[in-house]
Order: sequence, then C-alpha cells, then structure tokens
Amino acid sequence: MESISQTEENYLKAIYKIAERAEKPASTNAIAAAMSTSAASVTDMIKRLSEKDLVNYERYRGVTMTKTGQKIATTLIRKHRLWEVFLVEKLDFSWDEVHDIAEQLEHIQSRELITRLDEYLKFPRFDPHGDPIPDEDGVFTFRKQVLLAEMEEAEEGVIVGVHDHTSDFLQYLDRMKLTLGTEIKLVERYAYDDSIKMLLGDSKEIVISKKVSQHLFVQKK
Amino acid sequence: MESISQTEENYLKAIYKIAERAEKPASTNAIAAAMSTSAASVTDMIKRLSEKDLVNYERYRGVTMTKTGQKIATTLIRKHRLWEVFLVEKLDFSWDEVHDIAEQLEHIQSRELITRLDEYLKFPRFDPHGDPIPDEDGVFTFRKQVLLAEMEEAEEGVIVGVHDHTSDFLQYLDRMKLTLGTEIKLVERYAYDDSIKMLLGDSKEIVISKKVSQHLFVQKK
DNA sequence: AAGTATTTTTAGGTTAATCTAAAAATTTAT
DNA sequence: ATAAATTTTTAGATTAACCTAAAAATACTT
Repeated sequence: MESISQTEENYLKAIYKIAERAEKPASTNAIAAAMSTSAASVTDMIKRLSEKDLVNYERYRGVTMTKTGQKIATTLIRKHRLWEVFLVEKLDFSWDEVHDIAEQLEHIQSRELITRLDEYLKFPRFDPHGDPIPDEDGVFTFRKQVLLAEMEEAEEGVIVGVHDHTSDFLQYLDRMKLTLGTEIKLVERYAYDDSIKMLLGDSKEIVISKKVSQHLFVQKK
Repeated sequence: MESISQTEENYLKAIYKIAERAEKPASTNAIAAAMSTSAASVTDMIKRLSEKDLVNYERYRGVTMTKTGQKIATTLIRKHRLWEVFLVEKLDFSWDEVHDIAEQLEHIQSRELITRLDEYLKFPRFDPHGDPIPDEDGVFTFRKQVLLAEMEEAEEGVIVGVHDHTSDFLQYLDRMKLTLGTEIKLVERYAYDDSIKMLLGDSKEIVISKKVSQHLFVQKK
C-alpha cells in the first residue's frame, strides 16, 4: 500500500473539486489558484501523483482523476463533512467556525474511526452547510434544489444549503434567521436590482439582495 | 508566533517524557531510541529546537526543556489523553485500540477545540488507562498509588492504572476482568516466583504473575 | 593514567515539497 | 497565418527531515 502525504491528499481534493465541477480536465493554473501555490509546484506534484496512478496527466493537457484518486478525494470530503457535523452537533461550534478544524481532522487515518463517528452521529446525509456527505463508496445523496435567485414570485420552499461558505455570509444568515430548515415564500422581486422580499416562517417579512439570493439553495415545496 | 512541525512536536513530547521521568537531561541516544531514529538525526533536530528556544542544549551534555517547550509537551499530552477518553467513552473503542488514533489527533491545532472537548467529556482527570490529564497550565493531578507488586498480604485497594500500555497486556486484563475500578484484596504471595493470589470484588479469586503485578497501579484502601 | 568502549557530533548525501526565472507550447487576436 | 498573450513546463535552488560513515568527545576499566 503506497503511502500518501497530507499535501498529496490536499492536491487530490482540489483537483477533484475542479475537475468534477467542470467535467473536464483541471488546468495547472486552476489547481495552483486553489492551492495558493505556483504553477511550477503544481506541475511537479502532478507528475508525482501521476506516477502513483492517482491522476491521469498529459502535459499541457491538464489532469483528470483515476478511480483510485477519486476514492481518496471522496473519502476526504466524507471525513471533512462528518467532522463538521460532530463539531456543530456535539461540541456546539457554529457553522462559520468549523471549516479550518475539519480541514485538519479530515487527514486522520483510521477507517474504524470514521465508521464509528458516522454511527455516533446517526449517519447524517448532509453537513451543517447543507452539503451532501458521500457514503463509503463515494456516492453523494442527490437533492433537487434551486438557487433562491431562480425562484418565481409566490413559490415556497425550505432553505437547505449555501453556495458561499465564508464566515461573513454565514454570520449574516444567522443574524437574519436564514438558517437551514427555514421555510420561506417569495413575495416579490424588485426588477430594479433583483432584490427579493420574502416571508420567513409565516410571519416575518424580510428583503434580501440579489447577491444573497444567489448564494442560498432552496428545496421547492 | 513561530510555527512548529508535527515532527518537532513529537520530539518535544519524547524529550519531555525522558527528561521529566529521569529528572536530568535527556541523552541523544535515549531520544533516538524513543523516536526510532538515528542519533545523528536527533542531533540535527535538537539544534533546531534549541534555535527556537524550546530546549536547552549543550553539546555532549544532553537536553532539558525550556518553559515554552514544556508547555507544548504537556499540551500535547493533554490533547492525547482527552482524545483517548473521547474515543473510549463516546465512540466505544476499547482501551487497547485508541493509542495510534490519539497520536494523530493530538496534533490538531485549535485551542477552542480542546476547551470544548474537555467540557463535552465533563472535564475528565484521567484517561482510559488511568493516566492523569494535565490541566491547561500543564499541571497533573497527583494520586497516591503503588504497584500491586509492592503490596503486602491482606491489603486492599482499587486498580487505578497500568504501567504497560501494550495491547497484549490490556487485552489480557480485559479477559481477567482486571479493569480500572476493580476492587481487590491481596490474599497470598508465593515466594517461589512472586506470583500473587488475590480477591476480585468479593467473590472471585485469581492468581497473577509477578510481571502482571508490576504493571498494575493500585490505590490502597 | 592510559587504553578501550561508548556516545555524540560532524560531514556529506537523499528526498519531498517548495520557490523564481526562463524556455517552450498552446491559445487568442489581428 | 503570423504575432502577441497566456499557460505550462523545465531548470536550478532552497529547506526540513532524514540517512550512513567517520571523527571527536566522554565514560568506563584495569
């Protein structure tokens, strides 16, 4: 069994997120940006990962992931999100504080640990930000969701996720009581700036900006 | 704030354990043995730690710890032992399975995490092996305890700790029902091989070898 | 106190992961 | 389609953490 460093793991996760999202090879520059490093370092690392058959690499052509690489990446995402649930549910952290700690915890090596943690948390399917937690085989639960910005007037739904994980945004949502699980109804959209007036629960009315509406996922009723 | 690597942390912990136990400088060879590495590598590392004022070093004289180094070492021990409690109490691991995982978890960097974990676990003072958990200032709870081997016939006490952390020993104790908290009474010591007959609780009688008796800590009644 | 054994350090080298600067390949624009 | 701009790779260095082998210092023995 080949050993794999924490740095290599982080590259794999970054490549997975880029390549999977775009459904095409991840470019050297995109990886460099994601890892806050130089393109030269990325080329170096890609060669090493390719040696180990964790990615497919053709020079100047970008990188895709092998089955093995994908497995490692989804396991990392699984571990990260399970730990986030633990931190929020058990240790009472708020959703804007857990990312950096989970970023470290995801590298702890122990199959058994994750199995037991999952069980202890009662097999959660989504993390505190509403992102799906892949199962042991790397399969994500799919949920039919839209951006609040894409909804029509009078439509109703439940807030189920965020598309911006910065603490600024998350803290804003807390202050506005726009937490996950909140039922909403779109009252009116103002064409001038695409801001939206909506009903929270069945009493409170608030207005949010276009930007906010583009960062909230809603499951329609 | 100087950054400190995981490797450096492990050296500090090893040096702390050696120097503290012996109450004199840790020798290069002793550190090399503890870290399963060469004496040359230890000399290298010691110089680096000394540069950062984490240890006091005089060549050919061995190493002692500075206040800063001690703080780091006791914090590591605190984190290790708190995580062990978590693994056993919450995730239902047995006491012989937790060491390697805690060895990784102790390097997670977050003050807040440890504060909250401690609270979540209800501020335990001892880990699953009976070892004391230092407080935030690095102070260990002291407990008056003796080795079972040092007890006299007819004396009574409670098993409170182990002096051998190998899984072989811990599993043996499980099988013999010699777990922490068990009340015992020394019935007879056989001079021939220093094996001991003792009473477990108030019904079961068992005989243990000298070796076992030298690895069990007892708090006398 | 001299000689032997042990411990510790130095010297010199390796590997992973990084960097900057320059060269090469590819893409975009005229 | 050629030039200009961009992206990617190579070249060459650096640093942390390790190694082996040889030299130096200290400790043990008689």
